[in-house]
Amino acid sequence: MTLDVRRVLIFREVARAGSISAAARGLGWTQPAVSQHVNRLEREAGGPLLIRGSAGVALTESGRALLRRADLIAAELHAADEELAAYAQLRGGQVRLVAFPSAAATVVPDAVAALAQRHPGISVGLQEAEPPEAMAAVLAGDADLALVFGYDGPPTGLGALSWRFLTDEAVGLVVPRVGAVPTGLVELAASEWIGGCVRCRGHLVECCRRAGFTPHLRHTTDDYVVVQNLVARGLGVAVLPASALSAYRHPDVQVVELAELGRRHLGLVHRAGAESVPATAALMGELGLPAEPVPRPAG
Amino acid sequence: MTLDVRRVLIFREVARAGSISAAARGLGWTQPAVSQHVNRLEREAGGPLLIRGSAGVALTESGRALLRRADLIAAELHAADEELAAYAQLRGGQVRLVAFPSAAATVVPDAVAALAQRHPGISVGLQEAEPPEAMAAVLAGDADLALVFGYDGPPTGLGALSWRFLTDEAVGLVVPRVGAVPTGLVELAASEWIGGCVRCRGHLVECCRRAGFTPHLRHTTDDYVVVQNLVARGLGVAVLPASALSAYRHPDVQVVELAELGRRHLGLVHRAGAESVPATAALMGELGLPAEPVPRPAG
DNA sequence: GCTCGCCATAACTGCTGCTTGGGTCATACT
DNA sequence: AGTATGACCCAAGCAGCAGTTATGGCGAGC
Repeated sequence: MTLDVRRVLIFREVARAGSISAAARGLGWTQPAVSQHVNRLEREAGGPLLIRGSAGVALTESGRALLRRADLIAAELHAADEELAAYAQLRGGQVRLVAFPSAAATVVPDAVAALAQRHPGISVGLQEAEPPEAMAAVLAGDADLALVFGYDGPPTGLGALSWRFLTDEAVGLVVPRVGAVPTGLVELAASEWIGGCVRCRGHLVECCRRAGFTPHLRHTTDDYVVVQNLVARGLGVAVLPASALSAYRHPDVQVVELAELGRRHLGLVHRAGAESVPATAALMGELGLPAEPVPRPAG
Repeated sequence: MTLDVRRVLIFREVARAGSISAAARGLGWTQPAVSQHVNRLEREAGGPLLIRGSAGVALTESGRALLRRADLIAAELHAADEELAAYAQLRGGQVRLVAFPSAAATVVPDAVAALAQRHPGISVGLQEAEPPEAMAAVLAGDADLALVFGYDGPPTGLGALSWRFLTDEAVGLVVPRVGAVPTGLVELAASEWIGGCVRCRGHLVECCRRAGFTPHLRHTTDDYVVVQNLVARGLGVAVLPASALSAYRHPDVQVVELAELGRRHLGLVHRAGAESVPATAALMGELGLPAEPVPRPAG
C-alpha cells in the first residue's frame, strides 16, 4: 500500500507538536481525528511510526525517516505556494507578446513601459510578426498574446483562438494633392498602385475586386513615408491606415476616406483561458483593455 | 489560501498525462473528478495552471513552476514509501538491546547471529546493564529492548513498561561436596556467604530474612566460576541460577535446589507499542518469543 | 456534414473523515 | 491516599465532500 501525502503531512504536525493532542489543537481538529489519520498511515507504512506514551509520542526509526521526507515535502509545498502567490500578485511572470511591426513601434512600447513601472517583476518578451504568423505562434504556444489587425473585423484564420477588439481606424485613399478628388475607388481603376504589406495588398485587391477592377500594383513597400513620397511624385496611388497618416503626412498628398475601404480593426488574440493568466491579463490591461472581472480565479 | 498537497499530485498526473481525461484514466477515476480537483487547485493558486485545448492541456508558467515542485514532492513521497517498506520487510532497521551481563554472554549472541543471518539488513546494538539500569534505558528511549530477570516474577520497577516472560530457572544452593546436605536455608544461618551481583545479593538477603536470619556476606563476585571455587575450598556457601551451574560445574561442590530460593524469571522489557516495530519484533522472536500476531500493522 | 475526443457543469449519492461520548493509564498535585 | 489532568484508544453517529452519472459545448479530423 502506498502512503497518503495528506497523512504524511499530518504525521509531520504530530511529530513537530510532540503529541497527537497538540497537533490536533494546532490543526483545529479533535484528537481522535488526528489519531485515526496516524493509525491509517501506520497501516500504510506497515509498522508503527511513533510510540505512544503518557506524555506524548516518541518517533520510531521509521518515524524519524518519514519525518525527514515529510519536512522536505512540506518545504517544497510551501515554496510552491510562495511561487504561485508571486505570479498571482504580479510580482513575477513573463508574457510573450507578438505584434505586427507598426504596432510594435508605437503602441506596444508605451504599454510595456507602463507595465514595467506598475509591476517590475513582470518581464515582457516582444516579437514582431504579421498577423498570420503571430496567430500561429500563439496557437503553437510560442507566444501568449498577439496584437493583430483585420479589416472590418477580426483577422481571418482565428480558429480556436479568442479575439479581443481594441480599437478601429479609418483607411484612407492617398492620392497626389494636385488632381481631382476621387469619390469612388473605381475612378482609379486605370491608376498605378503602391502596395504595402502582404495583408494590406490583399485587402486592397479585395476592395478593388468589389469595385469591379483589378489594381495594377507597380510598387511595394510597407514604409508609409516612402509610400507618401511615391504618391506625392505621382508614381501611383495607395491606401494607408489613419494611424500611419497621423504619424507622418506628406504635404503634397491628399487623403480621401472612402467607405469602400472599410476600417482596420486592431485587437488581441490569445488562447482561450490565457486571459486569466495574471501577467497576460496585466499586459492586456495596459494595451487598452479594461481589466475584466475574470470569473475563475478568486485571489 | 494554501495548496492542497493531494491536488498538487493530481495536477502532476494531469501534466504528465497531457490531458485531464488521460490522467483520470490513469488514476482509475472519471474525468469530472479530476477536472474538479484541477479547478479547485487553480482557485487555491490564484490563477490558471493549464490552458485547456481540444487536444489536451498546455501548462501555463505557473503550471510549469508547480510541476517542478510537484515532481520533487512525488519523488520524496516515493522514496519514503520505499524506505518504510524496507523497514517493514526487515530489509533494514536497528534494534538497541540491553541485556544483563551473563545473558549478554550466552543467550544474546546466538539470537543476534540468527537474526543477522535471517535478516542481514538489521543491525543490533548491544549494551550490558543490570536490570534496573536496563529498564531505565528503555524508558528513556536509549534502548528498544531489555533482557532482564526477576525472582519469582518480573523485576520490580516496571512502571509503564511491558514485560514479556521468556523462561524461568531454578536457583540452587551451592555448598561444598564434602559435608551434610542441607534441607533448609535456616541450617546455613551461621555460614559465611558469597554474594553475586547487587540484585542477586538482594534476593539472597530477602530469602534469608524469610527464613529468619541475616546472612553473613563474606565475599562478593558475580563470576560463577570464582563462586564455585570459593565454595569448593570451603570459604563459604552461595546461591547460583541453574544456567550458571549448567555452564560450569566444579566437581567439589554440590547443589541443592530449595523451594525457599524461588525461581529466576527471564523476560524482555520494552515500551508499549515497541513490540510492533518490525526489527524489534524480529529480535524478540529470535530471543525465544514466538512471533505473535500483531494487531496494528497490516503489512 | 458527421463523429470523436477533449473539456465543463449540474445534480445526486455513498463513503470518508470528523465529531461526540464513552473509557484506561500514568503522572502531578493536594 | 485521592483527585485532577492530560495523554491515549475505541465505538458510534452524522455531515460534507469526493466521487459518480448525465448532459452539453467546442474543435479537430475523416
